[in-house]
Amino acid sequence: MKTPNPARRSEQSRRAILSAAFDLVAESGYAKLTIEAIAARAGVGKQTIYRWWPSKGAVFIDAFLSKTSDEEGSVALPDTGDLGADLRLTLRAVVDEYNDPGLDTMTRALTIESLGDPAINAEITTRLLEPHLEATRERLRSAQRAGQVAEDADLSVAVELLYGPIYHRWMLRTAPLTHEYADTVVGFALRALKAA
Amino acid sequence: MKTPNPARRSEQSRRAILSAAFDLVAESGYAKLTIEAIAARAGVGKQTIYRWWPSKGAVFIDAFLSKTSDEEGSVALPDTGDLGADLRLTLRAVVDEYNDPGLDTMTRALTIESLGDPAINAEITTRLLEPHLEATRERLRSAQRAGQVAEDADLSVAVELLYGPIYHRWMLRTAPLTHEYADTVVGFALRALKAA
Amino acid sequence: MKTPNPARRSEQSRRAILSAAFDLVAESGYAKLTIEAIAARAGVGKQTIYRWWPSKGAVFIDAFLSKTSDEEGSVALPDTGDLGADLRLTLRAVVDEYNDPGLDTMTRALTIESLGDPAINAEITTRLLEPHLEATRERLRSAQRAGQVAEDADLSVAVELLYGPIYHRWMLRTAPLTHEYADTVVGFALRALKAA
Amino acid sequence: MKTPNPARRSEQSRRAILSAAFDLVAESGYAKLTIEAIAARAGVGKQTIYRWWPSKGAVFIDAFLSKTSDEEGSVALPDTGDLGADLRLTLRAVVDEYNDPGLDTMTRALTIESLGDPAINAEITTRLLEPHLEATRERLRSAQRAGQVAEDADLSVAVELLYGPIYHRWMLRTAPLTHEYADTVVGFALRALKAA
DNA sequence: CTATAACCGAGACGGTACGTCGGGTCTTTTA
DNA sequence: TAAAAGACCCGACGTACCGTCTCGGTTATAG
Repeated sequence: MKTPNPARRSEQSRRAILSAAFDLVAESGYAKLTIEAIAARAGVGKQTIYRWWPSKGAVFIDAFLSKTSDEEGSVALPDTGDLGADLRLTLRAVVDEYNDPGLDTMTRALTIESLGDPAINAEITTRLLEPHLEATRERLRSAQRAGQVAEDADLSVAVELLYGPIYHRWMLRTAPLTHEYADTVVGFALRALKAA
Repeated sequence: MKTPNPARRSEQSRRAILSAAFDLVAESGYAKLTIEAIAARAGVGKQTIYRWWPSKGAVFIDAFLSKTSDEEGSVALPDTGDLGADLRLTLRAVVDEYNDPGLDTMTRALTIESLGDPAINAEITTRLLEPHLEATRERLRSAQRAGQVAEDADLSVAVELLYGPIYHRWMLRTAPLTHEYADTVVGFALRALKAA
Repeated sequence: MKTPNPARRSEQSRRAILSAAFDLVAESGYAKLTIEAIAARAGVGKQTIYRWWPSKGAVFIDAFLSKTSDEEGSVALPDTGDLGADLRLTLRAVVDEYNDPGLDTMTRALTIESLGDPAINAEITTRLLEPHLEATRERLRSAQRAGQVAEDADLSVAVELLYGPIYHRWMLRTAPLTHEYADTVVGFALRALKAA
Repeated sequence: MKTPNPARRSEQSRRAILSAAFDLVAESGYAKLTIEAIAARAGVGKQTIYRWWPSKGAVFIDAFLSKTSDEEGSVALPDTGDLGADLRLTLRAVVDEYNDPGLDTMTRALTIESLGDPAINAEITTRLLEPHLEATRERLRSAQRAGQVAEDADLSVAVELLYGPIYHRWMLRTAPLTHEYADTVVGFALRALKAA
């Protein structure tokens, strides 16, 4: 087993590969993504891909993450003091993201990869999902301090009360995801969480 | 376009194909499932598969459904009058199913197929998911009549309040699925839904 | 190891493959011959080649043999009674063949294959070379009966006395192959073989 | 086009490369020889090989020649006055060389290279073959002076009368190469060449 | 009670993509 | 500034499956 020397890695090729992978998925969907197509589009030898990534899934995840890492960091929820308003704003934004055809394609591709490999799942969860959940938890903690949320409420479950229904509806396509739906979910959650 | 005559279809081959598909997924995972392997294992010509199914995903779904169709029908929730107890019982059972390694593998395979093709998604949703959701809705309706649930509560959202968090946690593997978790979810849901 | 069923073999593909292989060698030389190019030129899947031949060398030999098998059979030497004249005619013809650029390319390609694999060497020797040697031996036997060749002469060596020098000069390119050269070789051979 | 400065060439690397090339052919045959393997075995960068040799064939030829150049020079045939005895001795030695498995492998490898490239062929012929032919011609010239060989005999052809049959039999593997065979060839040649 | 059409097992076919090997070039670091 | 190291682009390798297409052979209605 040869372990290549990262110091000699071509930054230009790396970028071209990630770009190509991302664009190809956007154009034709993840199911039709092939290593050969990535290499061809990137103007790169296949070996250069195999040298640095174990699978096309890994390439795509890197591609996705490097596209989104720019906006990372600013995941804090608004905190106006009005918990309901803040959550409605947040969940409406989430709904909008799920409804964006481009993001929808990408997220479903990511999900397929996650399903097949727990390691990839952990990677994605840690880097993409967890920050958002933590930000939401933080907002709820703030509300807890303000006495708007029961002191003994399990906030890890609370965030799932908010995102779970939306995720369920998006994944299983049981019904359209609308702003009204987001509002309804927030309404239920507030009643479930509010101090007695 | 040839439309084969279902009357002449070999029941023996059909069964062998579904059996082979199911077993192969159980043994090596859905990602490694191939039409050729199914045909070989079933002692069947490839054409016989292509004649009756449009894709390997369709074969697998049929295989899965025919395995589970035996227990179908009895999807009604218990109705003891104690809504909380009935829901806890139900959600604990759901959690147990998700924790079963065999079912976990199969359900994730099914999910991969759903993600790639909305038609398959619809099929699965209609045949597997919807009956359970409807049964749950029916139990909530009964509770509504008994005044335990607010009259104006949207029951379609209500069921997602119950199943969404569990689904979210199972899919994204953010934390273990336990009976306590099921109980907590039910607790939140009851508070959210109860009549004012 | 799967042994394919020759009864189902596509005669059309077989011919297209042999034709393509032959033409490609004629155009670009044996060193540049690839299985992929043969498949592409023949309009055939690579697997169809790998199914029926173990290597590109084997394909090429088949191609060469099928091109030349038409004229096979008529390998008898002339027998006018004048041994010298008959041999001169024959060796001049051999020299002409070696001097033909197309045949030269093909024969050198064949030789490269022979050198690498004794099995291929045996195949080529038996099917192409041996008939000519035998025909020559037969002519010498006739001359022996006519008292023009020593009774105790070893005819197997005698034919090598005729073809060996020409082959040596062709292979090693030490000097041009001419009709005069052929005549000189025949002259020496006649003196070596003639009855005492 | 870079022309490297031979003065700065590393003699140690040169020797390691030739040694590696020679040994690799001895171990696995010429067909499996690769530049990468030579470089790895020699502990040398690939570029060092490409800098000084145009192809793997050139490397191998150099390797072969440097192995055999030690014994070069002493290519004169014995001249005891008995032409037959001297030639028999010489051709028996040639036969022994051809029968040596190590030399056989090397010589066939050399021949493959020669076939593909006339320039290499010329190089090999000039450096390895021609000296032997000339030595043999010289011995025949001596015999000519002694009246044992016809004055008008073409000695260039005469040597091919000796080596041609042996080369033919070795290359085409039509029959085993033995001392008796060498003697028979010499016998025929003497009759062909002797003064009238 | 055939005969004739369909499904069936088998598997060859033209293809696409795989993951690997090696070719020859180029760049970085060391001596 | 040659050499070692090795990443790079590229082309071909031989394999796995794809989905289509014949092949007999074996039912199972329809004349």
